This record gives sequence, C-alpha cells and structure tokens, in this order.
Amino acid sequence: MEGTLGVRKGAWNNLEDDLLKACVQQYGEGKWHLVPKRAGLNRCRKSCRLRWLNYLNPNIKRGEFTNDEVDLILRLHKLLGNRWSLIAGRLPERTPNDVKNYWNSYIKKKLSSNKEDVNARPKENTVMEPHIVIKPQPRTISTTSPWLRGKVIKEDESENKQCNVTSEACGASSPECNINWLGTILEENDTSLLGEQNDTPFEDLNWDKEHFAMTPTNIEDFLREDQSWSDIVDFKW
DNA sequence: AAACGTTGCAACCGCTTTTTC
DNA sequence: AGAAAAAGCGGTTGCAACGTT
Repeated sequence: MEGTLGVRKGAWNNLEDDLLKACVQQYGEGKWHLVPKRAGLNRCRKSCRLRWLNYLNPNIKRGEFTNDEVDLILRLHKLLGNRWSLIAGRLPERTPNDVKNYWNSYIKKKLSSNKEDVNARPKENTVMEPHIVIKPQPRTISTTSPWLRGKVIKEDESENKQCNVTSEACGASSPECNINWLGTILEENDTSLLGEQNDTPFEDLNWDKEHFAMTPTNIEDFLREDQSWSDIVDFKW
C-alpha cells in the first residue's frame, strides 16, 4: 500500500515498529522529519510521529478508563471543549487520540441511550442553547506584572524557550504551563476532580502554588458574567 | 453457520501554530 | 518581517473483532 509519493500507508507491521522504536531509542523523540530516513522507513514523518505517540511509546497506559479518569474527562471537556491534547495532559499515560476515541464512543452510547428517552428530546422548534466553551486565553505577563511577584524572567539561555519564567512563577506561555495553570484552576475550585493519583499534582513541578493563587479578579477574567465556577466545573450529564 | 450491525481503535488528512532561516 | 518548513492538533475514516439475529 503506497501513497502518491511512494510513501507507505496503512497498518504498521512488526518490522516497521521495531525500526521506529530503535530509531527513537537511539536519537530520542523529535526531529520527526529525520526519522523516516534514520529508521529506514518508507513512511512520512506524520505517520512515524503518530505511531510512536499513540502506540509504541512505552509510557502509554492501555485498557479501560477508570471512573476517576472518566469523571475528569467529563469535567475537562465541559471546561475546554474538544481540546484533546490539553485534556490528555491531565490524564497520566493517556494519549489525546485515546481520549478522543473514548469520548466519541461515550457520546455515541449516550446519544443512543437518550433516544429511548423520548421525553428528554427537545420539542420541535425548540432553539438549542449554544454550548459555550471556555477556552484559556494567552496571557502576556510583563516584567512588572504582580503575577511574577518580583520573580525574574530569564532570557532564554537553554533549549526551553517557551517557559523561561523561573519555576516558581510559571505563567501560561507554553502548552505545558497552560496545563499546569489549568490544573491550578481546577484544584483551587474542586480538588476532588483530580482523583487519587493526582492528589499532589504539583509535586514534580518545583513551584509554589501560593505564588500562583487565583484572586477573585483573576477568576472573573475567566468567567462570563452569568457564570460561577460551579457552572463550569460541576459537571452533570 | 452466515449475514448483518455495532464498536473500538489505529491511521490518515487537512488545517493551524510554531520554529527556523 | 516574511516565507518556508516542521510540528502539532482535531476531525474523520477504514477496518478488524465482536455481538446479534
């Protein structure tokens, strides 16, 4: 099975998996455009990346989602919409593709079960309320911002150009920081939703939550006028 | 046992965002 | 500053496995 450019498509075989694994183990993740050549694979970079991230990566957890995970997915989805990578970022060892697939199956199940409940259906001519999705907005932090509380922004000296605020004052300038920032918000408002394994989600982050506490003003920035936190975080199907 | 329907998951595609030059 | 390349993301599809009739 080959594509228009002679690149193989379709299911991966064991040999291809072995070649890709060996390549990633030797050179590490990233530089995906070099992977097909390095590994001797007749696959495009996207295909290699996807195969590794969704299947070959040894850090992926397989099997059914636990109740805690499902609960977290529901709440995060209500908060973030279809931002699967962000949602998966809060679920250790789950991939965005897994979460997305699970969600799609879950929705299908829910829809089919709801069909039986005729009364639950909206009447004809009923206008459905639009689903408001709250998306995190990029925040620019000036060097004098009170968010930093006197911390220093380092000029990028290392490979990590995106999150160069000192660890204690990490803002939301990179995807990882976004996730941490979201975690803070969620934890501030409903610690139960983080589940058992996430009781100490900041243990590995080296930064002090107190330096990043949400003030009422910050929260108002995040919510619509008619919303409270319980509207967003207390998910009920 | 065969035909058909459903489900779950891997993979592809097109688009957007980020990085590099 | 702008263009090109690379990386990343979400929507969608294809198909094998499984269940039901």
